[in-house]
Amino acid sequence: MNSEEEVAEFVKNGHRQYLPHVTIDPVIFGYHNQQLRILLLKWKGQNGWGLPGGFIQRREPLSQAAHRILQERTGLGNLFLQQFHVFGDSPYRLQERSAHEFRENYGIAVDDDNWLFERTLSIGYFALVDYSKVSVTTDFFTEDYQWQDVNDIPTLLFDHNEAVAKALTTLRLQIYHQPIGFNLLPEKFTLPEMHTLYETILGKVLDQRNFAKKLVSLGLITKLAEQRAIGPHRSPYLYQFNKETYEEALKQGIVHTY
Amino acid sequence: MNSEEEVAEFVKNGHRQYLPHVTIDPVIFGYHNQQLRILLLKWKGQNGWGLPGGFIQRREPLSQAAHRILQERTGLGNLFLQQFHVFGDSPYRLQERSAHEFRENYGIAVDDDNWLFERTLSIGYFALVDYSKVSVTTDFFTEDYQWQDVNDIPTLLFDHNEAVAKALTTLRLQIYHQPIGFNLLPEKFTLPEMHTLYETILGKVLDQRNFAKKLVSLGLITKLAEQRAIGPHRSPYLYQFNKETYEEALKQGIVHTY
DNA sequence: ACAAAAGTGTTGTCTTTACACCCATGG
DNA sequence: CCATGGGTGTAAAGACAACACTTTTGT
Repeated sequence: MNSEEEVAEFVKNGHRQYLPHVTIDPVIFGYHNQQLRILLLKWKGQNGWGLPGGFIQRREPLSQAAHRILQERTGLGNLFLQQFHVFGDSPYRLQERSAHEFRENYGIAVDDDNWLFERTLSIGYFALVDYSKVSVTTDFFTEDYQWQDVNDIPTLLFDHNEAVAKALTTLRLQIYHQPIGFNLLPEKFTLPEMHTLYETILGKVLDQRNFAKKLVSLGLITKLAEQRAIGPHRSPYLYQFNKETYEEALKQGIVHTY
Repeated sequence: MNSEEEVAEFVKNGHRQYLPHVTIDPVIFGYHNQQLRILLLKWKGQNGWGLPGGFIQRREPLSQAAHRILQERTGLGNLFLQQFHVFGDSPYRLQERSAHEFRENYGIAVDDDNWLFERTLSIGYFALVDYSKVSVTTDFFTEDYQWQDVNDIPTLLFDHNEAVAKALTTLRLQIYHQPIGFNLLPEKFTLPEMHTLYETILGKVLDQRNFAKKLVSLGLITKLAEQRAIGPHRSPYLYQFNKETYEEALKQGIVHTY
């Protein structure tokens, strides 16, 4: 949705195509330079940053809508994507929004009772993506994007700080029970990369040897013959994660402490 | 909502009071006679059983709506209640509903484009209640209720079997990490009761001595001076659960295996 | 040769599991 | 006094935590 005509049509008739009162607002996690980051968009006119978001089409399955919204924004399909909470309690989620503000921000004519401004609940999804594969698309409503370290999130628009905080808590809890960290790395990775990733996510130091032992003993990773050159240092081996064991572990739940 | 006038008003103007497109459908777990049971309602006209449900008021916080719906149905406030999933994928959740059927079932005049029949997403909550304290209220749409063993759930209306299955999976997983079983028992309980409860929920045998040791070592229960008379057998001691430790454990997450 | 990062085993401690007999109660 | 269920401890096995030196690489 980029041209002003498309947007005007969306504003006027979007309620025929989309379900009002509900949005999907994904928290997209990526990992880069030893930082866990989330994708933020700069909303035009609002002069502030927030999460991506989108509506559900009238006849579209919910999870398909979530995937579509992520696909449109990151170019990626088939990624790790999971519902984590419905937000409908904060003051922002109780109000109608202001049509007046919208007119000012985007210069588009709109009635006060337009569907866009009714109260919406937000279905929070979080996604784990391979940072290096993402190419972000902006649209009419968003003029810029950035990947922001989760330890350094500014005040966001709407109730999005709450969503980010909850997504992060969920991720940290879940990573103790399911080996989902893999989704943040490329297909081939080194043990030290994985190790640092987990330390970054959990925000604490993990014993190098015990960490490796655990992953190997769980059968989650397979050592490859290849090594990676990393400058004037010993070359680490590359690993792949083991899809079958992973699927099993996802279902069963693991108890690990790393 | 009991009289036909109230219902007619709800059908006609409910969309002014309630958010369309979203319902809350709670799975209410109780424990009785060594069975884990859920509360099912018989929907009038539909000739089948389903979960309770309700709409969210336009300006009502989401979690408050969930509590209100449970309060209306069970008479209980302040119970353990937790979001677990939003359902919006199954064929039933993609369709509009049939106004024709509604007219036949309830004998109430309604237009085909009435708000009630648009596609709705269902926000699944599950509740853990003290069975002995519940008094169920039926209304115009529901003519009967029953507590049904979770191992013996019939085919339910709509997509409610899916919701029950997911609620049960969530409960079983969660009970490994948070000591939520307490919510299903009265304030004072015996160790054997707790033990059987956990065996029932998890569907497997748990070592009697190890189970007790674990609960005590976690500091979750406190032995009382009282005992309970249980017929021609040794009288078991009563226990209380320890609210502070419990709250802490809820937040932190526990790893226990029982 | 040096600096920087990777790789690799062992031991003590704690947690978990497996297991059986005596005790209390009411009829 | 008998039938039924409640209460209680110990030992072996397994999991976890703590810990440091050698190897590899590029410059």
